[in-house]
Amino acid sequence: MYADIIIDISHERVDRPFQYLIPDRLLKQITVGVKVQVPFGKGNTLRTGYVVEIKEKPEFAPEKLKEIAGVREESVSVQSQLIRLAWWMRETYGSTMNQALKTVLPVKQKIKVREKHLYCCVLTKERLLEEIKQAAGKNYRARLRLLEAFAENPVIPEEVAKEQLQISDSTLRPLIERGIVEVKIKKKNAPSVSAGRSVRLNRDQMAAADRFREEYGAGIRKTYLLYGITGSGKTEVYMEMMDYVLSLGRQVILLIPEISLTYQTVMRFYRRFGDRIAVMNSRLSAGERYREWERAATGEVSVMIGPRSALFAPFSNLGLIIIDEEHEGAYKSETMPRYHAVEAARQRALLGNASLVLGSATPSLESFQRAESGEYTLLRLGSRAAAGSVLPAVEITDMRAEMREGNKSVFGRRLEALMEDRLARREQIMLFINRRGYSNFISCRSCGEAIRCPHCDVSLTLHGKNRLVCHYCGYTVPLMDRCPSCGSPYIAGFGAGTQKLEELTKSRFPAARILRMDADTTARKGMHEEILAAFAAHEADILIGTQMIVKGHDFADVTLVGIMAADLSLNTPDFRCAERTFQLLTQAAGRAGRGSRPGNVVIQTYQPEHYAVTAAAAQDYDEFYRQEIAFRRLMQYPPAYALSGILFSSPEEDVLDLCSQRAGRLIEELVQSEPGVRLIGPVQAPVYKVNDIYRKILYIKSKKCDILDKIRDKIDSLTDGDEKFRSVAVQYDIS
DNA sequence: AGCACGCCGACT
DNA sequence: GTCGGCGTGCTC
Repeated sequence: MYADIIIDISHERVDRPFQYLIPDRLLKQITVGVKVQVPFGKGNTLRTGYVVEIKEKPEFAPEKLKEIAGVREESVSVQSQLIRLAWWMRETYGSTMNQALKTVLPVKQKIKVREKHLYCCVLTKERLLEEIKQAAGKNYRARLRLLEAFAENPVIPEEVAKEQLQISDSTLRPLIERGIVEVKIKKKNAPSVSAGRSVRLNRDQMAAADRFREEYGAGIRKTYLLYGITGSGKTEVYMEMMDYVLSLGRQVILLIPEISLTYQTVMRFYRRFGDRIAVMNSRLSAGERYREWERAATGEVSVMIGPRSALFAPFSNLGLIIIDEEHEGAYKSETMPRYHAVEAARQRALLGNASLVLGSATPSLESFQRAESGEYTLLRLGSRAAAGSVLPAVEITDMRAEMREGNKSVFGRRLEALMEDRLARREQIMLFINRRGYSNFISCRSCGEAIRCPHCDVSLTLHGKNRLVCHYCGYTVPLMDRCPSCGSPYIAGFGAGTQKLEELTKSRFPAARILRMDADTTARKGMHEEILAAFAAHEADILIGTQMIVKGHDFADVTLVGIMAADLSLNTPDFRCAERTFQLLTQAAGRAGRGSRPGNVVIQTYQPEHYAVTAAAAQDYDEFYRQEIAFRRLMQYPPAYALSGILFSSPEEDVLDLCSQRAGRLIEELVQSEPGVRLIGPVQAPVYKVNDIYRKILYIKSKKCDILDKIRDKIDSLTDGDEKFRSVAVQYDIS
């Protein structure tokens, strides 16, 4: 037997597996993740390494192989745990061990040792604002952030300032020179930002936190589903749980969807836990990422906050993993291994004897079903946390009726009336539309053809007045004046996107100040925060945006939310579209009435009777769940059934056809004896062609998911065994 | 990262 | 003639 081993040397040049012979006497002890001693290099010096894979056949000249010298069986190290997690990912998601290892262990990086600084404010809030106004001039983004930062916390660690606030030295320098802001060099172990006290909890929050503490204290480790309606204060409950686990000397990982990893969120945790926390985000460079990773490994911090990759923080005594907004699609990785953070977190919690808490106002069907079956423990928060804040009144407008009665505007009469009212009262409005761009696609009225991207099998989207853009590959062409397939001059756009809505709103409410937020207006770094800060500062009356405006931001003065076309996401060819629509509508509706004034929500739709719409309007998750789970069972979709997709892709269409057909037949043979397994396809992928590569999918529905292993072996031997299929790439996707 | 091999200057 | 400078290059 042979073992692939990675050597524990801090350098990227040797950050790859080396193969060794396993001597008979060690056969029993050697498994994936075990720490071993191996002779390495010219001098055969003994070095520590980790077994990452075990093989029956050597993959290197056998005469050059050395033997493993011995096993170092100390306490199970984090490294071992993470390597075992990588192994589990390989098994579950069908990636290579290399891909799995790369996601779990960061590439070792040379790190420049940098002195840590703290920014220190020495003036009052009012005085500081005045000074910053002069120093920052018209740069209101920096102004606002600095003010908020110092007002809330007179001492900020440099990494927070740089990464979350994006304060540049040039803004800060004039303030430093005049003695308004001090920069201190942080000494090792100096307690600089101290932890704050806890806030008062309401009854539901207390009950949830108590239950967790009680069970955790009794040594019970399990998965909890913290289900709390929008605004019910899940974050405070997380903090109580974190506090408790930290007090036992164990560490905590908090996963947050990238989009809600804002300065405000981070600052809340800083205020409570001081500088015991490290923050990961996608803006960090490889080196900075590695530095955060090291801070976790050395015990400098005990809380890691970040998007799904933060799950792999190397805490040696991990006690708790929390996943906020557990239903978010962002927790599913789009690159190999295509792991789901919730599943991977369960595995990591299992390996490290930690508990897992999943939080959401709109739990995924998977999680809620597990809570119902008793696999997870359900913790409910039933009322809004802020004093005096109540759920908004939600109304549904049937846009078909509006049309019949002669209203051709995008605004239903009810929404229009409410908007006028709010503008008159100087209260704020959010308009939510689930589509970006000026209009969604351009088609020919003569031949009916939509104008498509020549590289990807999707229609192009009109941006601005005369630019067509492909949302998959970025291909851009000017808008033509004749249909490319039949030459007719009658081509036109359908539907309304954010840009179009902005125009219509401007012409209907000319006096209103409008901000638009979507993927286009936030392309530049930091724009996201800038727009939100401007809206929070009442620099606009109406905020128009896509789903990014509904994620977790509290605007106390927003008393009206309009959802322009609730059913746009209801008709996508995907079995989860009702779930996504319900989540989006519920979250959007939850934006209204966060402060003391009651809010209104108007949902405009062409399908007013659909249960995703009615249940969201009633803020009734249980009713939605009841209907949706029945649909999933009937149609044999997850979570009732396991669904696996095998995606074949190749630039050669005929090779792809042959390969996917043959794979289909192989699987058919394999599953004939298995009851309750159904094979669908191969069919063209929803987007058949991307970047000139064709894609076909085979779907397998089954009661259990363990047949996937056998299938994977068969497919691997098919694609590896035949020279013809060289160009075919295979990806597995389980849902 | 470590350690060897390797081809040029001042020393027992 | 040899000891040693650290410049490439490999490590199962």
